[in-house]
Amino acid sequence: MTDATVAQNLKVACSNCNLRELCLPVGFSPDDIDRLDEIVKNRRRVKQGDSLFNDGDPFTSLYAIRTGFFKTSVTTDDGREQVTGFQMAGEIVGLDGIVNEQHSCHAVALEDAEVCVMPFANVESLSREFPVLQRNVHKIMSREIVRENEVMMLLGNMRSEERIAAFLLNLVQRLHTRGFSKTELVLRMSREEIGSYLGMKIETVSRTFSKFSDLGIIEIKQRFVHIKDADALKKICNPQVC
Amino acid sequence: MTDATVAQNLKVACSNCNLRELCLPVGFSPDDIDRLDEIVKNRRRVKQGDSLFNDGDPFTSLYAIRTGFFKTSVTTDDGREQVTGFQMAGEIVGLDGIVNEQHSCHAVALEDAEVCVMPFANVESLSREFPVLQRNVHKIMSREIVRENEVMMLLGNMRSEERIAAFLLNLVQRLHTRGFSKTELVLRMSREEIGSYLGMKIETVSRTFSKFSDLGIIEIKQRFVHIKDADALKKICNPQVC
DNA sequence: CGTGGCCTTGAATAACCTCAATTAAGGTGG
DNA sequence: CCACCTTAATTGAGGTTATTCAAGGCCACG
Repeated sequence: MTDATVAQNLKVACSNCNLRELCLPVGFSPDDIDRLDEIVKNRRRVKQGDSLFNDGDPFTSLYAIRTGFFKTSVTTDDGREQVTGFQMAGEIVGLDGIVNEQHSCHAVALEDAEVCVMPFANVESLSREFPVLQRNVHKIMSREIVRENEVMMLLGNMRSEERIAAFLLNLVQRLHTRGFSKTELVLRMSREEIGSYLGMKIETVSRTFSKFSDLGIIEIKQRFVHIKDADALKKICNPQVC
Repeated sequence: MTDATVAQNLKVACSNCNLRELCLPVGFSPDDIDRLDEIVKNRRRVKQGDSLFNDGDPFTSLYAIRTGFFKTSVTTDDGREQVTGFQMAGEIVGLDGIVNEQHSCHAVALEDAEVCVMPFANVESLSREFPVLQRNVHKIMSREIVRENEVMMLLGNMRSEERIAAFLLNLVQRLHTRGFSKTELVLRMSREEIGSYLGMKIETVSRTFSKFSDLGIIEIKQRFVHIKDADALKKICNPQVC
């Protein structure tokens, strides 16, 4: 269950990156694939708890996560934090910075992480050259918009049990795509961060986990979760099926 | 307060569109500006209550709103609707469709509307040719991501009075950008749609409006709103100032 | 072995929702 | 033009959900 399987020794090159199919387009011609390596300037390590970027930082680059786990969040003037997402290997952060040429959210590593730094100027110039890359960039941004639409549904329409169920299913599904278990996961974030993301207080998060545990739907011990009855979780998300 | 001032007789051409500075990049060279007109294939009228596109429709185009007012929404399997945004002249809808080549939300006209149909293939090919247009497309998508981050803050962290206050300020600010009043507006959406967007029930929306009215912050008669004390609304959004 | 951070649990409270009744507005047909 | 009908919005009373406040437990770490 560690990410050690993903973290391997690789030079800074997309062409032989094991995450390429997650963060870059498929169908690149063999002749052009070397050009793709220009997109990444360098790698950057971020220690657990450190920021990749902060609200207000000038925007220069997008970041592709190689290893580790991030949260992004926005903050109000009066200090309230809203976690806007959790990102794992193969996902892209930093898109918020494009519009005003400065970031409007924070990105913090929830475990030691490594990212590929992609200067946005490189992304744009290569995109003009390679339509398949251009399309990929557009898809990544569109995917983020669609994801946020789903979160709005979660926050606006669902009750706390539905939110937690949807959250767990989403996490485990994404981990499964990356070769991890379909039924077991380790939460990289605190209850507080889960609550912030899902619009609930830490106590409500805890109570909901306990309830699912009592019902035999999950086993939970600290940050380790075993999903014993995924169908039950799905039913909680889609109550009309009952 | 009608949109008649905005709706004028114009041929299908961005180069002389009075909304150009809202939806297209500035700084286009005079030589190239005619090429820009290629981006719009045609115009399309959408009657009040009709869909511009539906969840599941194949994605072909982005739409720039010329006149009228739209809502976008997503729906769960069990029929719950979450309004994800309200869009007015100069704003772009359809970005959700890029990632899966089909739309994942509905766009419905809340009043008779006209949109410029921009086939996405045109957008992409012209973007490769004109970096300033490419940058503009990226900014539009990034802006939408940032906007949704703000909505997540609204839904996840704010109480109902704050949501309504933020909603009114946001609407009137956008209308003001378009030459309308800073203090008066007509709500194009029902209480139900406001509630769906803000994650509250219709009764709570209504009560909150009534409360603001009783406090002398706004005057409200059906869908007409007069903001009498914008500072009070701002204070409600940012309680730390008190 | 003690300390601090994170998590859990309980009881009381507040916010919002549900249900129900009433009022207001807009549209239709006589 | 008015009466009627339908839909939208408001208001009240009571219930539910989630929050707040408070106490205690569990680990990890020095």
